[in-house]
Amino acid sequence: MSKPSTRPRPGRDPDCRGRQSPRERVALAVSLCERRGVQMTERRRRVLELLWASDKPTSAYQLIEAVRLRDSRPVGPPTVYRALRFLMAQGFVSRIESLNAYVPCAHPERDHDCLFFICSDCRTSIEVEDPRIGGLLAEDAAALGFVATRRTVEVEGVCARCAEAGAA
Amino acid sequence: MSKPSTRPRPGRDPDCRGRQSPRERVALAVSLCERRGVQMTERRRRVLELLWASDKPTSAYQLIEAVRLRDSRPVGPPTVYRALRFLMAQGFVSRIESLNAYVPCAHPERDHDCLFFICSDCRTSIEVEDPRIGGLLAEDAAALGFVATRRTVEVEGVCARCAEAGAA
DNA sequence: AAAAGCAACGTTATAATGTTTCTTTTCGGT
DNA sequence: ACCGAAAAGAAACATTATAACGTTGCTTTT
Repeated sequence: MSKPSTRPRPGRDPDCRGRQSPRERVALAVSLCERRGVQMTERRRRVLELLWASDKPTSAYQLIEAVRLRDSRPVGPPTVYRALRFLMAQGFVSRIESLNAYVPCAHPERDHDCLFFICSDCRTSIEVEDPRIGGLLAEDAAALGFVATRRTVEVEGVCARCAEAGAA
Repeated sequence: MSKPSTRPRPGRDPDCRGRQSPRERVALAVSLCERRGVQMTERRRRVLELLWASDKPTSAYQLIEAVRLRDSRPVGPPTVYRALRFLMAQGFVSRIESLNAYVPCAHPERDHDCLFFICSDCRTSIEVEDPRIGGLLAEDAAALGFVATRRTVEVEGVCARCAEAGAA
């Protein structure tokens, strides 16, 4: 119910990157699981670690391969898909629909409501919080009598870095 | 006929449905193609017709099957995917990423910028125009130096009709 | 301890979605 | 009629996701 920030924060959330290492991110997720009384199992933790280790959205099959490499043991698609579903339910991971890929979520402790900017060139994604968007969507939903459960907001384009590199 | 409405129009656009029949929709697309100097071929037109004939988002493979039934002739996936790509490029069709499905677009003559409300229950989708969302996304993109090319805004939930039916 | 219950995990197969490659056809312009 | 470009056809392949079923390990009950 808490609301850490009320004003819009367009732009890459400064809290989202750099402040915490992947290790700390995973540790936070583990402690949230304890508090919530759900199990952060070895498999689930491994998938989350691998997502944080990647700097780009990662497909389920890339994760399957990564787990296999890391643990020297084959894991089937259902194992990874189940882990992803759990991690999404807990708010630790988001799915990027337009890429069929997954990203770790930077602030699982807040009831998050992210949008993603996805670079067609370098394939990185930038997670942004802008509560104003959620507000408008809620307003439109209300006008329709529509009860919203999940939002997908994704913007495809070229990131600043790639635009600069391309122009040069 | 450039700008019928400038204010936000949350809610099902009254111009979007009912006012024109599927046949008229297709005819409009055909005339737009002529004006634009691109080819509305038989295959492409058939796919667009079938999309308008459906009241729900339709998957590529459902379209493959529908074309086969309609024309008593097998058509391969590439044919339908190519037609869909063309129709999307012309603004006649939108893809719903979270469903891997396609819907005909109600106003291809405007530079459209739609959002979709998708009912998990009856699987219908409602297309809405709300320019304010595009404005916020543009603002956030600008703050990032991000050059946006395509937006995906989808809200999953339960539509008014299904909510009512469920409550009863 | 034996047995039942339960959640997570493993394994195999397969469904669903999308693309590549290459060939053939169609169609507009000359 | 002929040529070149655009579109369409066909087969195989690649990717993404789930169904169906069984197993493991832990806990609770008896």
